Amino acid sequence: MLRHTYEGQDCNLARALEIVGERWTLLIVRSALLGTERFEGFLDNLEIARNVLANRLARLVDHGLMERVPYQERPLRYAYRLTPVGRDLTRAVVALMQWGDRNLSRDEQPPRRADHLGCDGPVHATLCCSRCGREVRNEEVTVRSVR
Amino acid sequence: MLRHTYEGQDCNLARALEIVGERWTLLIVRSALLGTERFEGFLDNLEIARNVLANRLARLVDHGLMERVPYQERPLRYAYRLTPVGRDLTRAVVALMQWGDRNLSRDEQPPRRADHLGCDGPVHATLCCSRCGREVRNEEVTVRSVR
DNA sequence: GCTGTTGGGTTTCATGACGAGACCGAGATG
DNA sequence: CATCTCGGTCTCGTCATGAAACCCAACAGC
Repeated sequence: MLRHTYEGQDCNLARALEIVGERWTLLIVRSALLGTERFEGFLDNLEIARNVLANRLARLVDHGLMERVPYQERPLRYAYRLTPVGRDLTRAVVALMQWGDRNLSRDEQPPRRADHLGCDGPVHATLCCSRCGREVRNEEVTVRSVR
Repeated sequence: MLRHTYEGQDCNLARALEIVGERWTLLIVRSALLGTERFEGFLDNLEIARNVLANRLARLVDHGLMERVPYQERPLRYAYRLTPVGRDLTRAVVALMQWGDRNLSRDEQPPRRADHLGCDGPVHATLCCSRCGREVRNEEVTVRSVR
């Protein structure tokens, strides 16, 4: 939980970051996108403290990005699965990951890729103009306040 | 500065988050995309503490996302401008902001929009398949480890 | 020449989130 | 009956954060 909220902002980036901007949260989402479902699973592939993981998962469930479903009774055990809201972060996660690929990578081959199911081609994050339908480069975009 | 790095991860999302995942950093980038350039400017439109802002700007400059350029001598004053590396975060910022628009917004009209310069249509973040060229929905994408 | 203001910071200090590691409890396994 | 697995909670030290005070150089006004 963040100490001070961004609530004065009237900005959905700020609101998004209140949930997803905490340390570890986006890595948990990425792990879930890769298929991890269980508490110990997340512990194994992120080097996160157990208490922090418990806290983040609870917050993700509270905000509706994940759901906690029993995957067995006796002993009762839970899996954490992304909801459609959580899965909707794919664009943002891929965009950020590929920014890292382009600008921070030490080696040529990025360690993780997003692929198109079926066609199996590599997927990349882009900006697209809803009017003219074209792919838009960074320099061709402005961010504006509407209000 | 984060206390514990994500370095065991071999993941460019993790590396990206070490720079851009700190509290405030992405909001500073958004503010810069909206045109803010000066220290007092960032102070005005984010409710951030001065020391934290100084720290974040220094880190952004260190990592090459922003540059500190004098905009006047006598008295010497500096502006902070996004470099191409910083501007390359546009995709990710827009993706996250629009995730917020879709999933967290209280009102219909999102407070900020990305627009296509020239054509002036609204821009949205998408995933695009490099092979078949089509726009890819969230459910049609898998993230995979290559190594 | 004194006072105040503007811009861009640094210093000081408290507080609370984070991280490590121990502990816990229910059921399975040997 | 002891031990292991899974999914947590508890305790405690430490460090990043946030608020506020302070600093300094260059003016501007009187």
